[in-house]
Amino acid sequence: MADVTLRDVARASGCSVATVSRVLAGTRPVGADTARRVRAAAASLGYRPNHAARALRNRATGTVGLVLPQITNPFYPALVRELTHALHAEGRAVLLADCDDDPVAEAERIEDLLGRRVDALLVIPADERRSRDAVAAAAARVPLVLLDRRCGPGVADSVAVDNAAGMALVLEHLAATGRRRPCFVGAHGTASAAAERRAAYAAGSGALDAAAPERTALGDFSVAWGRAAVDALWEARPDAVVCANDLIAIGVLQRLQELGADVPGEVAVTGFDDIPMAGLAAPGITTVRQPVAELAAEATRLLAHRLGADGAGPQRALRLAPDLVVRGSSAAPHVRA
Amino acid sequence: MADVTLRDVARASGCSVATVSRVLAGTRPVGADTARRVRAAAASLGYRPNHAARALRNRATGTVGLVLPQITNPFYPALVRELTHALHAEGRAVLLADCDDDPVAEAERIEDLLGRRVDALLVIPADERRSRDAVAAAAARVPLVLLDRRCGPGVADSVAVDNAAGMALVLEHLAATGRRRPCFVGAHGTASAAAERRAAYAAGSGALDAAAPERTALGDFSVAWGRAAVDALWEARPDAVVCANDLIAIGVLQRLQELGADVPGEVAVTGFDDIPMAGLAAPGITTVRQPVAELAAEATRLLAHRLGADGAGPQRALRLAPDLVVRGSSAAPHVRA
DNA sequence: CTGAAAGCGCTAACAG
DNA sequence: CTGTTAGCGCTTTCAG
Repeated sequence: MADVTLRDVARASGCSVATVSRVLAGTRPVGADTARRVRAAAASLGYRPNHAARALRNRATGTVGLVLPQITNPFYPALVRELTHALHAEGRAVLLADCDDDPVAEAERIEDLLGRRVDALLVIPADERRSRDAVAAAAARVPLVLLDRRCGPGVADSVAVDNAAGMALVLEHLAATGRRRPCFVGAHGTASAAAERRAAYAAGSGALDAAAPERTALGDFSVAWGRAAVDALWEARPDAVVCANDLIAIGVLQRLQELGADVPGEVAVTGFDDIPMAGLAAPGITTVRQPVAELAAEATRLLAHRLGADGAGPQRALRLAPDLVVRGSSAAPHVRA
Repeated sequence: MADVTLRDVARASGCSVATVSRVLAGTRPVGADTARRVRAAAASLGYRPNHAARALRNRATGTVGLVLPQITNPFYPALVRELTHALHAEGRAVLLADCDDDPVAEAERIEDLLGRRVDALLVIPADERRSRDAVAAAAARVPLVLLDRRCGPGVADSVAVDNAAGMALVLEHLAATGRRRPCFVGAHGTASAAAERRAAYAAGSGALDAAAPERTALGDFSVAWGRAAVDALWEARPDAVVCANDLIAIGVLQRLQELGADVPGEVAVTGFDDIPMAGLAAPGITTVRQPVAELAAEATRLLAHRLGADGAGPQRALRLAPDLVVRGSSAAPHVRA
């Protein structure tokens, strides 16, 4: 089943390859009658354009690379879904690269994608600092948008959730439902999710209780750390545990329940991201829902802009406001009592 | 920053493009001295081969398409991770397509990938029946391996977990820990996960209790169904609820706990797949762990074989045996009593 | 409006 | 061992 080429279609429709190309690409006006003949011939032969040839000629592959730290991070599948859908809708294909949280592997994957002539790159950097060089080098060669995380200022366009706004929503909600002794279980590091959420808690929790900003424990973004943090913080008897992400919150909730604490009667627990597990815990975990579809839409819009004719312009850093999803883990204490 | 081509390297190293090509591709013997000069020139100019040109010439893009129903299905991220790693290790790139569980979208994505001249396709079909035509058509054009699910006999090579073996492990474990009144919460449909697990329960549970095969409720693979099923089955007071996947098991566990049942003291709960949430439930859910890394390795091996020189041979259907992961949800009753 | 022809960057005969 | 040459399939001047 030899592939059908433009020449075959040209022969079958009795005109030149140039004409066929013009008809099929709609590049230039073509006689209505010729056009019909060409289309008929193409259809009957089952012609399919060869993207490789097109890419060579046009210097554009219609492909974007999506580089992410770990597809198994439960927050990413939803993002990947929205991104691929948005890009497919524009006729682009997505080359996926998982880096296993390793900046070295990340640099290799980015190199490979550039070699494959992706038109643009969407990157969720693995590490705030160690991803920087590879990302900056790539951004010098193709349009690049940073997603979810950044890697230092001035590297590339970026789109992410407004972590401060999200944390503020949590604190407001806790205040409104009568909590007065919050504590925070966060993560070390300078990545935006860690640093910004930490800072927002520090800035906002003082309104509930002057000592609240100090009731903070830092570890990593894991269930195990959430469990461990409870053992450090519970003796201070907080009435709310604000967690930097949902995995931590799941660990916190589990450990509190093991210790016999009443959630939410005695203590509320909140997360961040709204991964699927957050809704499945019992009670469901109140959390900050990232606007995943919008993040994806904005990222692709930014890319499309950079790929367009007037793609110049200053670097952009976009922050999208999240929503609060209230579930059982933070139900007002008196409702339950 | 004009791209550096073979010609530039040839000029810089004082030899022909053919020679440069041979050095860089290692296709044919080349003088050691020339080779060194070429490599030096390539490095200093920052030469990067143009994959599009190569693809056009070689009629191979070094790319495989990965088509899956829903990346947000919690079992797939781990599989995608292993697949991309395995393929990257062979120097291939992965074009990802998410179909949103829609066979029509799936057919479109497959068409697009074929147009982009993927060398091969890895497909997790969305629907046993309605995916069949598109998959069969694609399989006629490029090597194609079906993963996790099949879509009718004789369509293409396939790799999947041995569902019957997994279910047998569960039943053996329940028998060994003294359970005698199991019931089954499964899913309708003819997809392998649904049908084979259902059949294996029907075949194996009779050994525990002659009436066991009849204590079966069928819905879909969701948490909501798991919850609903409990309301239908609990009055029969089974001492074990065997679920067709982990999502169902999570729903079952939640609902049982809400009804005040003691898990595992009074009733055991088991799942299938070992998605991350299974380990995070409280108690952890005993489940059948799919050999994800091996599934990915076998699938890529099969593809590599088909892409190789001697890629002919009969169609292959490979079944991999899973492991049982015992967690708290099925701890022996007397241990707890 | 249409055709002829020149490549995009690379590889593989085919000669030397 | 190395250079010359002819395309892979497509788009795009440039003529007509």
